[in-house]
Amino acid sequence: MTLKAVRGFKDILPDEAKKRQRIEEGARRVFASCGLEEIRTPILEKTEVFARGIGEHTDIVEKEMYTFEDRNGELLTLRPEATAGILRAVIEHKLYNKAPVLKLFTIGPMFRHERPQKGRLRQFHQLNAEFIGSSSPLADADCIFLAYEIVSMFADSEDLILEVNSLGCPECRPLHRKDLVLFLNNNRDDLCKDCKRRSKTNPLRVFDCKNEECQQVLKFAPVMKHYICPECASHMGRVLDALEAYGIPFVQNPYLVRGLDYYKRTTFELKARGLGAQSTVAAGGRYDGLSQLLDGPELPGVGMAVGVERLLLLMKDGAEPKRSDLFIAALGDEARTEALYWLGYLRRKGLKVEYSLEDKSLKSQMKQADKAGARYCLIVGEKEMDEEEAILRDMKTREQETVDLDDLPEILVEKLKRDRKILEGD
RNA sequence: GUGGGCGUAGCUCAGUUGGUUAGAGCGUCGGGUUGUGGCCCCGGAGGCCGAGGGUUCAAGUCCCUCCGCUCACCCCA
Repeated sequence: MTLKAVRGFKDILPDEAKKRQRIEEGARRVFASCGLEEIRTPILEKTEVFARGIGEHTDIVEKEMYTFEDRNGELLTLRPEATAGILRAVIEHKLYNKAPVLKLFTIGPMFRHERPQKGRLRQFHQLNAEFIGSSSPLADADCIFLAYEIVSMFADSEDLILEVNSLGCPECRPLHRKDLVLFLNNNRDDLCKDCKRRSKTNPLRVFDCKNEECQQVLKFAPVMKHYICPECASHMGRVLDALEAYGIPFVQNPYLVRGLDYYKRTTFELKARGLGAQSTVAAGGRYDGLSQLLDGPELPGVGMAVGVERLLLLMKDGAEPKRSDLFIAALGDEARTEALYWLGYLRRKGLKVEYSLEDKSLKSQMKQADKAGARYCLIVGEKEMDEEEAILRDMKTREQETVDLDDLPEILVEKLKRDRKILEGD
């Protein structure tokens, strides 16, 4: 077989690239409207950044990272998520001294060695936002606002469900965890194999179990709600109030858990119908304390990520038709040379002008003009060259007129201006 | 890592109980006015039928192995 792209890595072909551009442009508008600035960090980081940031015992770090030694024997990793790298950059450049609160976004590829399936690739792309330096619940709400706004630009809001939860803090979370582990151990015999394993590795995950019997048992399990400290409770309350004020519908899900160790307090997932098993299109949460894990100062933070591929899955397809202002059909070498002059001239004026790279018959050039979605077609042959004129054809009305070559720019600009208001600066 | 489904032109797919030169639609290119697009008509190019092995006089069709894609578990955006 011929060479193929690596498993889980996909080529983004022109039609899809167009959709992604729309997503990115939309996201940038929303980010800007909330006052975020762009940051771009390297795709490659020292493995340590993720091992310490995300947590040694998470699935991501234990078995999903693209990690390798470079030629100097240094352990490097293709970023599996954005937050750890951004925080590393913030700490390294002491950005936190520039402003009390940093509002940053980034857009780019992430890498995780998982088994590909619907909505899950090994190279995937995220729209990422981070509020660093604020412990205000309003920052949490703004993050959720961003996720919700961006996703609902492209997806039917009927299909969206926002789930919110608080994981508590280092004060109250351990109490719940301890009791939960105790409970799970006492009911060990009634749990499925996976839950037995989970109760050791990541006890909160048992709540995700789809097994009926496990769910029966879990009905009586200790719930975080009863352990949450007053500070965390009030924080959560203020986040929810802010969401109400923003007019964003949500449900509370006390069992919502995150896969990364660094999350504290607020956590959320925006789920969508129609995505299959990977139903989360955006997610995020608060990560106070992550900075210290990376040797930084105490810096509270909250962030979110939108999965671009999953958003793509939610978008109605329907490629927009091609459009261009003019197609120049030239016949003969002399006419071609003349065409190049006009091509350069009109393109520099900002018009979209196309022509045939190959020496083709007029008929086939006309077909090409049609496919290019040309509004007008300029026909220049030997006859026209001799008279220093050309035929300008309106592709919509099929009307043609003979124009003097020197008048061509004015005539075209006039016509196109009338058509649409494309050419302000002219 | 584990399981299910599927691999036939660029794309979507037909291919009868194994039987001779493997088909269609769309797309692509050309022709129907030796200088005029869309619709229509005609024609061309394009397939080691995922790869390797086996059964058979005969394999796209049956069997085995591998590879790939896909969905799900797991996990997550």
